[in-house]
Amino acid sequence: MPDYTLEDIAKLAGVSRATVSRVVNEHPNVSEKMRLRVQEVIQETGYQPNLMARSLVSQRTKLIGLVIPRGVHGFFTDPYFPKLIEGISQACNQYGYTLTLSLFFSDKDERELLPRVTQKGLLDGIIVQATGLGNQSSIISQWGVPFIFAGRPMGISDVSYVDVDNRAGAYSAIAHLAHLGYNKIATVTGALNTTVGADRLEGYRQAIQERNLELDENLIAEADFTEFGAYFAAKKLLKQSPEAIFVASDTMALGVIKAIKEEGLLIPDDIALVGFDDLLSAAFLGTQLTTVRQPIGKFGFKAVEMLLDIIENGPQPPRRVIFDTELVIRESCGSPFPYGN
Amino acid sequence: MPDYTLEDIAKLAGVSRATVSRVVNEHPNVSEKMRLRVQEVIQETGYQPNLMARSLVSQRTKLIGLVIPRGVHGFFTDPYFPKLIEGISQACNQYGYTLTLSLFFSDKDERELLPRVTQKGLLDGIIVQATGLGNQSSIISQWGVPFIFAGRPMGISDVSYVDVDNRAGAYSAIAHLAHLGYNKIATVTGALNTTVGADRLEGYRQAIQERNLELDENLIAEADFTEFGAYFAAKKLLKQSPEAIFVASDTMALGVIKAIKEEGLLIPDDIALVGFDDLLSAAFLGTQLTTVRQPIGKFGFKAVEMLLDIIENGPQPPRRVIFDTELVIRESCGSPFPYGN
DNA sequence: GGAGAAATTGAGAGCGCTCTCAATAAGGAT
DNA sequence: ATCCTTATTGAGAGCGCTCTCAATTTCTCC
Repeated sequence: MPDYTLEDIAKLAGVSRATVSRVVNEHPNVSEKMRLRVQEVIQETGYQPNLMARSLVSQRTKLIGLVIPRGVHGFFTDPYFPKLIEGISQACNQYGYTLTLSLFFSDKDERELLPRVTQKGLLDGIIVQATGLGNQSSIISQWGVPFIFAGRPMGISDVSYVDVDNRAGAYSAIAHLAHLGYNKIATVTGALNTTVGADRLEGYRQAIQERNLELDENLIAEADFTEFGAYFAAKKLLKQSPEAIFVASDTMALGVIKAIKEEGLLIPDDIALVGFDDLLSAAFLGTQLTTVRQPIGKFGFKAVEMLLDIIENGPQPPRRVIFDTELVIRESCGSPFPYGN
Repeated sequence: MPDYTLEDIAKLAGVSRATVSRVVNEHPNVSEKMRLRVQEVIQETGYQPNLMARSLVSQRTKLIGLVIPRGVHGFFTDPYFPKLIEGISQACNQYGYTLTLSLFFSDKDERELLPRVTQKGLLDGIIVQATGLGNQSSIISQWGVPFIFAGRPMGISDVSYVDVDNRAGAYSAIAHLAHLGYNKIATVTGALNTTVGADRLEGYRQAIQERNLELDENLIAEADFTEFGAYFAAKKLLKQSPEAIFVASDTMALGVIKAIKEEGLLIPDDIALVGFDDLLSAAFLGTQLTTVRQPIGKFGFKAVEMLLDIIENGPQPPRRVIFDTELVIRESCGSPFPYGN
């Protein structure tokens, strides 16, 4: 199939380039007769407009990017990201945008490749996965493209982002455990140089304090969102004989469960457990894990919508959209029944 | 920061547009003096070439796409895809291409959105995830863009693809089980309308036959690559009291393990187990699973390289690249020791 | 039927860049 | 110093499209 241009179609239909353009772009002021004639030629030839040419003049590519900076842990292991991409993709599909995905594995990658993606002209907008690394702020101001963060970025203000209410989510987990009568509640945190990790710990702390429960720094073990890290953190924690453990991610709960089993303890009989994410199936976990569910798909979808808002309506004051979490009560916390509040 | 064009830079440096273009594109025939003068201006202004304009004339966007058609199962749950994307991304980064990701969730998505992606002008090339749906062949011939399949597509010949030697991988698993003395070896298959599922079953069959083991159709239970499907398949299978089960994916092994546990059987004492993928950690599985490892990252990387070959050197006769698998022997098969061959 | 308003169409500029080709500058050989 | 070869530079066309604006056609109404 040869490649036709607008010009060719115009010639074949015996009209001007402008008229063909109008038909293609569904402009109102075209007579029915012309429209049909042109459409017929387009049909016959299989003409498809050249997107680059179109982008050049319209200054829009209908391309938005998802950027995963170096130092984002677990892209290849955490089910979080596929879910995020799912939500983002759905929104892109719905609004007629195409998604680009930039994964940076090293400092070098980022230095050399980021400019291509952040320069004006390629992408209409960018969703950046937030990281603990705050050094982006200096660069970001030079981006020629609207952007928005997925997750609250650390050390940067005045940017738009979507996030999940991690603090409240953690709080609700602890509140539930407290409600069930546990007093000595430990936590395995995520990496504390990320807002996610820090926020979830803060929710823990706040709930513990408000309820006058035992707040002992020895009941807090920092891990790094990995199964292994959590395993070792839990090993340490178990020496304190906590009654319950709040683990800041389900993936980490895997490691904690392993540690608990090795001690010969039973969940929830000997020790209660609450996770965060609700991304892993029960079979994965081997336990009906009570966990804090976050609406990651919606989250990604919303990120796209906010970005498109900026793209289509121009710069906006920074906006934050925070999604609520939901405590999903299963067996591992020792109570199959949800309770009020 | 205002936006500068080539023209602006030329004016500021007191040279012609062509000279600036040469400097930017590192053409050889530019005098040192001019080069330095222009580079200085570029530095000062922060000029970045407009990619669309460049693409319009060069007919290259440096964009390649990964297309996941509707009907590809488990994109959001199977760790296979993140690994694939990892390999693809690394290759893209290395070769200076940007990746687009198109996920189609429905027939409608595909009908409306695929043309955008397959039309000439947007992407330089496409990697298509192979599916069981053969109906693509009719469309594919109309694509204006070079493409290659990830995985062997069903019902299409004359296309290039990368794949893993699924047949041989399954064969090696059965061979090992046979070597260990198991005679009654069952299998939980993947979806048999996919080449992956079918090939692995074929490897199973071939190994069983060559060794004159019990080939009983009741020892073959079709599942669909999901944990649940495998769980039910295993339930059925266990009634036949097999000595060993080859499960066509690790994700499915989860379901099988669950079924086995429910029967009160021990792995590998009562029943041996071999999986396929080597993507799940031991903690996930609760068992040190013997499995067939496939080099998915390399696979994705190679797919990009083959695609770039076509993009840069023009159309080529269909090529297939098949990667070998590796049997990773752990505890679940009842032998911690690898054996020769 | 004709003036004026409204709808439709086409000419042409321009988006920012690459690349060919001719013009100019520099270098070598006699 | 002069002529020829080679390296460097600039002018200008053109990639395929959109969009403004003026020209043309069609419609209304008296």
